[in-house]
Amino acid sequence: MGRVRKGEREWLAAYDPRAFPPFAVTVDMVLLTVTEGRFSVLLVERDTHPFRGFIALPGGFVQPDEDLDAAAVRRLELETGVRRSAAYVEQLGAFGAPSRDPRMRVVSVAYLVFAPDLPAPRPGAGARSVAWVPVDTVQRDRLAFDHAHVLAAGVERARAKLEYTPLAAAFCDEELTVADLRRVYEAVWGVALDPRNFHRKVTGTPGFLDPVGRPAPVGPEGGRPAALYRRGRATQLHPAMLRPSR
Amino acid sequence: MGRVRKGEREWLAAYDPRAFPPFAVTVDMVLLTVTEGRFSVLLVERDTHPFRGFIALPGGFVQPDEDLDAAAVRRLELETGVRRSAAYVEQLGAFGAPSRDPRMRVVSVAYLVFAPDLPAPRPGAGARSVAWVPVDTVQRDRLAFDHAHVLAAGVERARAKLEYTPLAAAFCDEELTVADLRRVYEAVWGVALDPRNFHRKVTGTPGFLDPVGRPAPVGPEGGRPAALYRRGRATQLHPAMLRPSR
DNA sequence: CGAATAGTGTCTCTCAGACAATATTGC
DNA sequence: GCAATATTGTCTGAGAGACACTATTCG
Repeated sequence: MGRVRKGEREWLAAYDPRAFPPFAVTVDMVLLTVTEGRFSVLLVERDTHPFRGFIALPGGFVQPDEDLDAAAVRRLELETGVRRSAAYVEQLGAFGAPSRDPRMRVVSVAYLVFAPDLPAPRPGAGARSVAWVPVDTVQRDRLAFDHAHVLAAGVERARAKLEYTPLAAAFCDEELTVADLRRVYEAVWGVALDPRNFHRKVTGTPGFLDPVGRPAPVGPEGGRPAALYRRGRATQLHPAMLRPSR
Repeated sequence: MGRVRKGEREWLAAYDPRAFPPFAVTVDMVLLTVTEGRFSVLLVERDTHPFRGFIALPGGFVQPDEDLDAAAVRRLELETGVRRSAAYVEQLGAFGAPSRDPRMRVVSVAYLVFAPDLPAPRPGAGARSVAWVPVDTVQRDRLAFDHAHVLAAGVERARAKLEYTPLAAAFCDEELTVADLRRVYEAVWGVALDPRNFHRKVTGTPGFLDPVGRPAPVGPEGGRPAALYRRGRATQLHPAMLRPSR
């Protein structure tokens, strides 16, 4: 495990790890995207006990020498094929009520992931099926463990993050239009935004979007082609993007 | 541990918990206050291995049937005598690098606590001494484990929380003046704020402060007595309190 | 041309920051 | 009165929301 400092070797030799109460540690992923205009979460149907037949957030046990973040990224790539670089990943928090897993004492470290629109992934080990489910249609009483609670925390955190960070672009492809970005805000917040004020706001906030200098192909509805942008280098939005009705 | 649903009893009987990699789980507290005008954190000097003689955040192992939040509150009351109701407590996150503890694999769940100005607490078990240390004078290379990292995350979270929540009042006594609150912002953010604009802002934000209708005793410097307030019921600030120079 | 989408300009209102002026205390 | 702190008022500039208007595409 860790580095041992001078003078501690003898003491460590006499140390018994079993003196500490044993826990299992898992990572669970709140993996969010916007697909077909819906703010959606990746859910699996469990094929093994406990909670067999229930739906759940993808996740699994952390290995003995594996960093928590690394375990999350490994699961992400394993279950969805999403590479870390193509998504935004941050820790959501630890969930560790004593009764959350019937098997034994488990602490789950939840991760929040923003991914661009992807083809539906194929089921991995322990899962019967896997699908993107719009967050407002999730049947909370069919969720395994305390995943309804974890999901609610992730959704609320995501909504708040869009206010003061430029992370909405993490739901889009590398090259995006202002309308792409606006549709992310509208899906995540569940509101309609004025396209004109939105345009002025995001193009006027330094570091939010960098122009590519090339127009996007015209969409199925026709209309003037939109300019393409890439994510800027800002990490915070100043001033913040305000969520209506608060 | 958890509730067992119908049809899972037989399967559980055959289940072997040792199949999962064992972890220890601890809670560590980033316990913050404002004392003598300084934004300060509670640190202990360790009297036991590992990191004997180093300074550390107060914390300890989570018991087998103890909820994470309950473990944090227990430690809080044990080490400082602060009651949960007198302080604000929220989870900061999980820290679990494989090398963070030389004894074994440990995941620490860190908690952030805002406490009002208190008399210096007495040392508890495993600690040689305990003291409030101004956060800008902490010697980071003398901190045990990854506590420099945890502390930095807590301090940054605290600074951000003051922007969009009324939690600055959690650093004050139950009855406080506008100047008390301003001194909290000034200490935590390390800036000087205009007393006049600050007054207009906090008294004009609904739910931030409720007037008590009684003046505070006059301070040592004289001057007009300030009105007393209590914390309002708002949980978010709209519009936010803006940190200067961003 | 009309329909649809993209993007700009203008007006108003709110609010933050600067700072003058007034109010209330102790000495 | 004088010093110190509290509280109110006034001005200005930035920015959000409402919405008219112009630009560019397809059919």
